[in-house]
Amino acid sequence: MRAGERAYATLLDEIQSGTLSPGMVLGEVEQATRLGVSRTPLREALRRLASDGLVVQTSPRVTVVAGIDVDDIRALFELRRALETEAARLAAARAERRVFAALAREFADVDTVDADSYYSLIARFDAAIDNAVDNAYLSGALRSVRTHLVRVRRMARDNPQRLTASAGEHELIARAIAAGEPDLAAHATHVHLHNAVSTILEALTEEHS
Amino acid sequence: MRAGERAYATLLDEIQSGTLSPGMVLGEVEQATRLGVSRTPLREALRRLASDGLVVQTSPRVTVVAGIDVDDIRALFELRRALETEAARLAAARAERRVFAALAREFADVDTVDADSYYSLIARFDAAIDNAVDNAYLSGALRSVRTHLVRVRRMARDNPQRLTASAGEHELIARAIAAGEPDLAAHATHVHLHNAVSTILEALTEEHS
DNA sequence: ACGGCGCGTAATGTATACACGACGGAGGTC
DNA sequence: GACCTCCGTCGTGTATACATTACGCGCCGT
Repeated sequence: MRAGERAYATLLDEIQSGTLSPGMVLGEVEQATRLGVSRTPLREALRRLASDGLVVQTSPRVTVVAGIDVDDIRALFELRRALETEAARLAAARAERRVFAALAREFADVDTVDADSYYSLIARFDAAIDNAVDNAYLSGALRSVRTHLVRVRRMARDNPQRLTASAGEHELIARAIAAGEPDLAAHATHVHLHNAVSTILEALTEEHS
Repeated sequence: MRAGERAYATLLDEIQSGTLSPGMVLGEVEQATRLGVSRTPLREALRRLASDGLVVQTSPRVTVVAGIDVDDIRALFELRRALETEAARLAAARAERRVFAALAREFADVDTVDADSYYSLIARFDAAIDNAVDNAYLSGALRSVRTHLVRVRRMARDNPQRLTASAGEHELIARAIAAGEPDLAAHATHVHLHNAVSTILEALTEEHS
């Protein structure tokens, strides 16, 4: 793998996992040394992260890890709602029904509260949507949203009962897509995202108090 | 201005204007020499263009200007519809009414068929939407769509009567936002985009025959 | 004659050297 | 004593030199 790719992947993971916290300064020389690459590929990694919106240049000389506040989360979910409701609508019109029928069954069978395996199921669901929608522009926009979403999920660790509810909501969405009902798929997605962001914002305001 | 920025801006303009046509190979050394910068900033420019989707790496060694076909246009407009209907909806809830009332009047007053000045009005309308929506994530996604849209507009030069119709559609959208009617703004945007993409696709299929 | 392997070349990936600009500290002056 | 200015230093922007890798061509073997 190329050095620039490695540096990007490493920094991305560290930012998403919180190892590098918001506000932390990322100097070229410092990070290049730490990651064992030279400044050229590291610069490439930093620029990619900046265009992703995960780091920001606060001054012409200093790049810091971007923070996420409540307003960012609201804004992110506005975009996510626009993209995912449309994606669900298109998927309902185009998807192979069996794929989503199978996914609906998997969501119905979720009983463990293991967040990691649940998120991995979500990832497969997202991939199935991307595949069904078959739209590179839309998938690209969704990829960007999901990149940020990882950090949001980390900030507000979902509670087990929210995960259970989420599984039920996803089951409905998957069933709607499998049944070829665009409106239902879109509206179920809207509802799901409303519930998700409400839970997250509640968890955060609690935490602050 | 930084060399990498200049190189990016120049290449972006040349790709959007068609000076660099789809399929054209962009070698690092060749382009660096032509643009009078060294390979390092040029590589940065190429990577940004690649992440924008304006160039693609066909093999590990050759970067070419991306093409746009009819399916791409359909896909682009699906994303555009998702983003702009939501943006119009949010703008209707948030915008300063006077701004959009003034824009509605400008659209009503359009009578010249000068495409350049019309597109400049569109650009101000887009900026007003971005400003009203106040959502960096959504604006970022829209910026990407608009980048590609420039090329699509060039491919299918709008005819004067379509521009007149477009002005009317925009007037309605602006009035809906000024009136604070989210549903009307969203649906009028949906209609506008439907008409826009239909015209473009018709123009292209004619051209091919 | 066709296919595979190996070498040469060319282009990209990476490292480093150089240059410019900005920030901070210290010294001088008012 | 405080403020302004100048110089030093650090960090990034760019260029270039070096390493690496992939592709093509030719040769050899089958």
